[in-house]
Amino acid sequence: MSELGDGTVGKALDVLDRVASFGRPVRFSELLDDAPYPKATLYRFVQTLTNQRMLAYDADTGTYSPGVRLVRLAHSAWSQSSLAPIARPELERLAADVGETVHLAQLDHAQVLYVDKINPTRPVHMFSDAGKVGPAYCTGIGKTILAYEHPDRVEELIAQQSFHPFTPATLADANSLRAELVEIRAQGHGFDREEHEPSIICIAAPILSRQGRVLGAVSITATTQRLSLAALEKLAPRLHEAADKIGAAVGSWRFPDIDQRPNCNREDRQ
Amino acid sequence: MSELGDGTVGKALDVLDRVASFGRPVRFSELLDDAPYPKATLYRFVQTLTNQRMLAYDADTGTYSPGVRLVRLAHSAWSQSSLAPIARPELERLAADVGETVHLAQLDHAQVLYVDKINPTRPVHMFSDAGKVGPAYCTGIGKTILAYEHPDRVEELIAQQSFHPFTPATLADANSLRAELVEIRAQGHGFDREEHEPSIICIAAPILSRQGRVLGAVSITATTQRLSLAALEKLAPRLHEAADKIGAAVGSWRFPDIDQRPNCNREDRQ
DNA sequence: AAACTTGTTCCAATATTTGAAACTAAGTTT
DNA sequence: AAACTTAGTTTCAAATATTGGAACAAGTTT
Repeated sequence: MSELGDGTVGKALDVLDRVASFGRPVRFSELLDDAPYPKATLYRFVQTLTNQRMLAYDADTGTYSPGVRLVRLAHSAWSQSSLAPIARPELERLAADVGETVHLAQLDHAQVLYVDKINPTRPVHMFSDAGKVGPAYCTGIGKTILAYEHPDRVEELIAQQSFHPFTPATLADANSLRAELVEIRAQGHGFDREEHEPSIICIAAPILSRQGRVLGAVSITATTQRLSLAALEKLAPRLHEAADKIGAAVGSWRFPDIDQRPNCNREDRQ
Repeated sequence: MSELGDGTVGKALDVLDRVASFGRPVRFSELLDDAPYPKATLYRFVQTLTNQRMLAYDADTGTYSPGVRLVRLAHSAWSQSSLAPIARPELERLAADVGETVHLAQLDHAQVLYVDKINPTRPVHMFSDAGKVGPAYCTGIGKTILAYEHPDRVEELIAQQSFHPFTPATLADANSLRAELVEIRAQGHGFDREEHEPSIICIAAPILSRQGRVLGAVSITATTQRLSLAALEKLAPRLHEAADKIGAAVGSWRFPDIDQRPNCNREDRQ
């Protein structure tokens, strides 16, 4: 799950990942079954993480869940390291123009990490949408980012894909994926042809930095009931416009200045 | 900043907190000035954290920011450990009924951590709203949670408040705060009387578990231009109704069942 | 009441962390 | 251009924390 070999810290974070990936409060013994650590060792990790509020312990049920300290840290991560704050205005315009759901995602650990989403009809559900992860090899965003990654990196990333066949259309192996990546580079954007979920299709365009590094991707998602792939393709110019503007905004934004020093308390209303 | 004394892991997380609290990309040397670790030690921590994607390193500027792995972990934390997913429907009804901004927050490390927010007029900005922290001693939510905390805990928490005078109305010391907490318990809800920001007022009610433990608080926020404290007080019954319903929902929700095992990949659309 | 299951504590062997100091690589000043 | 900063990286023996087998509770089931 997590890159090991970073000593105690790496192992502790691995334990944290394991708890998070359960998706529900988990007992010590369940964790012990999965994790490659001796009982006493795992016990100490869980204690330390709980003490650090990276895990929350529910005494009533004897279960652990990811702790709220993570929410607070993620706020910083989202606003500083993700494309989301910069991309927001452009995403809103795009969503309004095309009238379909728009996603913004980056790559994290060979998976697609959604950092923002705008649905022109339904209200957005904060963390329940951002922070989600999905497979890279069978989503429009994932494949598009892969297509523009540095060649050295791509093979590494491909090796980490599971190629689980979610639908009949899911790409089955590394070679089909490689072929698709060539095609995506040729046309400048990628599609999801119901490869991850039946009836869900999308078109995605890469967000490139000034130096040409791929930072993430934007996508327009629709259902087959509402739109065809051909109809999505017609939105490509508008999608590219948005992606390019976001790329440009990132470039010109870095860096506002040697702004104020870290002050005692953040300005927050309530 | 962070509870130390958890060995290497605790120190590494402390470094992570320090980076996050800068609120902007930070250089190694800036970190070194602030942090109580020798250069080599801090260097290794930063390397490890970057390697673990808990920090992101920007080679162009030589700066570190909180990493996107946190966003992913926070998604789990938010959906499992926070009140937000359970409280959402009730918050939406409350916001619609009163037509003012509604906040949901919990206590984290003696500070108020906002986990959800609903603004009936403007769209909500995902992580930019959730994950924010604020002082406990001068916000309606903060004081209300303190008022219902276990007496043993309260003194600890009070000792951790900074009593920075944000406005003329900010409570100045522990004693004024203690007096206020008594009053809040007596009337069942707390107010923010422009104590944190001029012209921002609010009323907050505690969310109590079945066992009577305080889990968090809900608040209705307004500006003095739009509403008076007296007007806010008139909303108290509706606010309490919402808070009580959330408390009840938490109690009856735990726990759905011994649901399915952790599966290979989360279901996610794109 | 014996046999499990689950969680917690002990402690000596072991591996990791520690941090002063040395070093490299740029950038500045004299 | 030599001397002097400043920022970041590496080294290594000493100090320290981690490790994990095993023993110990405490509660459940047979």
